[in-house]
Amino acid sequence: MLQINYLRQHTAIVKDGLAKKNFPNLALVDELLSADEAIRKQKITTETQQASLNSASKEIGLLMAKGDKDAAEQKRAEVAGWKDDLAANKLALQKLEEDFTAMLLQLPNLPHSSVPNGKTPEDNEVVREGGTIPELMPAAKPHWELIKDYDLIDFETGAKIAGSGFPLYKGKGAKLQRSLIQYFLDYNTEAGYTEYMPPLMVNETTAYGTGQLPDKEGQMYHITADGFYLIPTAEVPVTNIYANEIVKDDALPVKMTAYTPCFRREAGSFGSDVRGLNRVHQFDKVEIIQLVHPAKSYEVLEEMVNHIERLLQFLELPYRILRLCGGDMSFTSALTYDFEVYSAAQKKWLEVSSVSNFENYQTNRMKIRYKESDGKTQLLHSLNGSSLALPRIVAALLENNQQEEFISLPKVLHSYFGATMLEG
RNA sequence: GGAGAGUUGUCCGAGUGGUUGAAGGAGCACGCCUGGAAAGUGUGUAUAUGGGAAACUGUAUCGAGGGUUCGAAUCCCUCACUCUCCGCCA
Repeated sequence: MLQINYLRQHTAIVKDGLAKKNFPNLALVDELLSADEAIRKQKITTETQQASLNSASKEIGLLMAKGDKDAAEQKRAEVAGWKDDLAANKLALQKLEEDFTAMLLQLPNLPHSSVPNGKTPEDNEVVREGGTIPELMPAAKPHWELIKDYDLIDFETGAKIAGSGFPLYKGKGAKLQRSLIQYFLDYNTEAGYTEYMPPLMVNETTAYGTGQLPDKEGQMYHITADGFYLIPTAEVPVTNIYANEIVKDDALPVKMTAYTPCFRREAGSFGSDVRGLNRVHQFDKVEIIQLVHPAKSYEVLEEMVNHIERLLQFLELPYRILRLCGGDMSFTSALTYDFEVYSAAQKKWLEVSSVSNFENYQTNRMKIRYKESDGKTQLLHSLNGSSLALPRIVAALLENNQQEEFISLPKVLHSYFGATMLEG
């Protein structure tokens, strides 16, 4: 969440930023500022009262120690009357603070200056493209047909076991998943990321920390009996590893990677883009996450973009990198690059990775800090990116590499998969 | 699931109602000592937030949240977590 000090000092910048993100309720900023004012006033009243109560209590203690019972008794009688008033003030303060926090949580992160103006995906800016779009044979098929032909995934049985959108990977289809996960993790750890295997369920506090709560409950599966949420991405448990910590200098930058299944309800999504692997409720993803010094976060963002770009090059997939416009960015992000690969049989671009700098929006919620050389504690910046989400990568690999009798695989996967191609 | 024991600062650890934000030790930082280092020795060393130009100072925090009290790390309640034993189990 945003920091109130920043709102106080840079009100105009905040409003401009919110406008760029198409935030509709700019008046909220002024409401917040006056609520903040009211809190501080109330605090002074309440704490002054508390201070006199505290010092009176101390006096009573001293009188008792001296054995002056009468004086202590007299003081106690005097002080007892203060309590109701103080309690009322405390309650009022608490209410003010709760309302304030609820409002502050409604404000999204501010966009970086390089974020393009715009409202819809059409306004995103193509930063660069790479790879070559293959010329497919006339009889080329979309991946959901190839999946059937080569018996890689059984969607029907997955639906029988759980529901639609829960793929049942099978045989070489399952092995391909495992090979990709293994390759991605190796690629990340070689670049200095530490591998984690986190819990796949998180509690409410953790979901709140990365910004899934409040507000996005509907997108996560909720285990109501125990109060857990199934993770929608490894970002949630892994970023929270450092929640409420002051990270030591020599631990920076923190570079973490994790493979996890991701669970998404995708409530309300419909239409043609849900076919095959394009949109599912459970999918595999390898994530990279960094916690870095604020001065370095944009440099690190570029480094992460390059890291993922190389991965797509190794996979020999045609890709493009987009800088998302203000209206298409996520609530918590300050700058996001999306990676899309071209799925040659569907003839469309599929999002396979999203790399974002959250600056201190997440770390402010989680209180992930470091100590400045002058001894002051400051918030770190958090970043993350998918490297990569599997389903659409698989879709593109299958479609783009299909031949009459087989589907070839990129060289990097040969040793992991134990073969150079998929055969029917 | 049942029974019991715990949770205190960076770490260890004392503390069962009154100057306790918290003894003592370790660690760390700075200084003294030393040719240099070690040892020794002195000082300092939590977080958040309000007020203040600053010096400084108020408030809160001893797993979390409530309660009793003039006053709670200490008493009561609820919850979470850790450990031990039993049960169940991959």
